[in-house]
Amino acid sequence: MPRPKGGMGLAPENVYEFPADMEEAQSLQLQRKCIETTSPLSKYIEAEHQEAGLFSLSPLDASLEATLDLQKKRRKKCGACTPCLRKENCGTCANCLNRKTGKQICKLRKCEQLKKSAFHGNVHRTSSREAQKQFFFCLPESVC
DNA sequence: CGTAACGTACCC
DNA sequence: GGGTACGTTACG
Ligand SMILES: [Zn+2]
Ligand SMILES: [Zn+2]
Repeated sequence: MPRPKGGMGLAPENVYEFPADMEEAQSLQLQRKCIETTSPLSKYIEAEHQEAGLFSLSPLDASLEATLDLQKKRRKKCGACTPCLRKENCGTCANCLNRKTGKQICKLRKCEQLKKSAFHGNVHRTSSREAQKQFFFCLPESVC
């Protein structure tokens, strides 16, 4: 079993022992150096979001904090999955056709790790926008 | 500086 | 929920 990590029902694709392309290897070794990169804009936006009314309010914030910590940094392609090993774009998928506006990698090249999620299933951050809306609309009950 | 791509918001 | 658009980030 060349695959220590595995998986909850992962696609049994033809994942042979990849000799780790030089590009991938070098990229991995290089990225090892840089760790915490300064994010001026990120910091600014973070403050804005907090001002919007996203302060700690419940024990849920604990998990949320952890999620945010990892979700903050932009992840990179693992470079080991089949899509990552793809060399050229298909040129026929929606992402390829809308790359001008969509700015997304070819669907056939999208890394499996990035496809899934930042983590193994955390709080539904999908309602981040709705949560804020509800937060403001659900206040009167307690205040008034 | 230019490009590729990730993350998220927005549309249905 | 899925697809698309945009802003932003990472790298050559
Ligand atoms: Zn494609
Ligand atoms: Zn990958």
